[in-house]
Amino acid sequence: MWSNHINYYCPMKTHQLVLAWIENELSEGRLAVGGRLPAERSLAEQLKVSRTSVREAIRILEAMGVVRAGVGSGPDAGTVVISDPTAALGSALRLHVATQHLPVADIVETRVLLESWAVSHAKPGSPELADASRLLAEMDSDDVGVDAFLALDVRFHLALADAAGNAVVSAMMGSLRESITGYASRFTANLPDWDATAGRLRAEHHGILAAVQNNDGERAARLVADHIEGYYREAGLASAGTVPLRP
Amino acid sequence: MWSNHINYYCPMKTHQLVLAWIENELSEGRLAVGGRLPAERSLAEQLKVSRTSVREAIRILEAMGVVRAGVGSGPDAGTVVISDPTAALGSALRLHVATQHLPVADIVETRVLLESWAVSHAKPGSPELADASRLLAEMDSDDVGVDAFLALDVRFHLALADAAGNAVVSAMMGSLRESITGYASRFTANLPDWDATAGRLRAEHHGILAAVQNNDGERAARLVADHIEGYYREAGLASAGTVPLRP
DNA sequence: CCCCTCCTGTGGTCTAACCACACTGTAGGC
DNA sequence: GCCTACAGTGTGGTTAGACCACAGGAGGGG
Repeated sequence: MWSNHINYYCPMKTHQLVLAWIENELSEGRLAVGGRLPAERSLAEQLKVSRTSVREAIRILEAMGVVRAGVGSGPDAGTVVISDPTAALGSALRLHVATQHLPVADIVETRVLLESWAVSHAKPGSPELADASRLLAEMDSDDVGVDAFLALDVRFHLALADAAGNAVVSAMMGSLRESITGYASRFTANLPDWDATAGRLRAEHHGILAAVQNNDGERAARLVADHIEGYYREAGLASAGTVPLRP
Repeated sequence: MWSNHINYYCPMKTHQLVLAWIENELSEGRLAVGGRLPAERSLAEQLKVSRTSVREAIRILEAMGVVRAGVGSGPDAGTVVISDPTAALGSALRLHVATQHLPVADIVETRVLLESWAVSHAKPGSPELADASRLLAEMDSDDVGVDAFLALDVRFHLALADAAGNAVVSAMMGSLRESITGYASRFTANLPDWDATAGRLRAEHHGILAAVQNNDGERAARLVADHIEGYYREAGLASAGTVPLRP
């Protein structure tokens, strides 16, 4: 690389150069969601770096949910720009939970904070609430197993969060859920009586949705906070709920 | 790679294998913050993959703020495990803001939400508040320029957020700030009278800190919301403050 | 005892090659 | 004329091997 031989001070690593170039293209609007990056080999030649460095940059973008790499040829192939902030935040949070520097209790607390804000700001007529209602109907069916119920539960809560119309809150909510998915099954294993819990959760879900649809944001926020904290408390997460939402 | 020749179904890319291995080592506690990863060449041999794939995985972890790579030898060299969730969330948010799929207004709104929660849960005697107080004193000095003032402002708000003691909220606050740092200078350029604004910001800061120290969380939350929304409104971000914190 | 030098091990970068994949156009058979 | 089979082309995925800059440590010479 020329910068190592000529420049006296070039602290930027090669792949960061590529990263900066791509980010600039995005900011300037020359690259937009749905668009395709130049091929790795072309980009390497264009930026005068090796394909290795280009690939490292693309790998980072892929991990951040900014691009999706597809082999082959045709419209779906190549590296195309997407926008999946949830993926980025989710894997980041999951990794830091693994390092045990992000307590699970803090994640739950943050989830309560974000979700109660979301329901208190949800627009009663929004299509996301219709989705939530549909999901609730599915969960009421008797033949859903534990795993299916939990999957629907996740989608229900995400639909609620989406109804507030704040993309950042939605992404953070999704990532928080994703980061503790691994703990969810452990939690349910601790439950003394799943059928009773499921029944209670169903009832609480209906109550929350009703409050949102009645435009009673304050009540919805209180219900959703109790709902989440109650669940984790029952499942044995010691510190959940020790900090009330509104002091 | 053997999986390409023998296995019929191996959708996991090679670098993800490395990623999974490292994440597992973290979860199991065999790797902890401050510890060092095996050298890239050793890890490649151990996992039966190429060094390139190991490097791609490490690059992702580096971008996520999970490790820090250092050349040379000695105690500070090698790839050591750190934990900087703010970096991960920050660059992710910044990139998605660049794709224009995360509106800046949503970021500001989320910041108001998180920060008003944080001040209403801050412990009056916490050391972070002492830091905040010190920063405030520095900002009161007459000889601070605009840039220095803004830098201190960032640290003041982060100190406030840290005082709530929730690592996730702190990390998210920091990342939100980082993701819109590029816009901050543009905002200040729009201000009609910087000296007047700075004076008002100073007064509001003191008011917020006093409320927190008096354990009046509700007042602190209201003040901080007004503080942030007022600033962005004055700087010309149209949609800031259109959604009140407490309906 | 100190300083200088060489050695070793680390990450950083590059090159060249091969693979699997999926579309695309064309040549062939019907 | 139509359809099928196949080689061609371009994409990302992976690997091996080489070289570089860097920083500490071990050894010798002063």
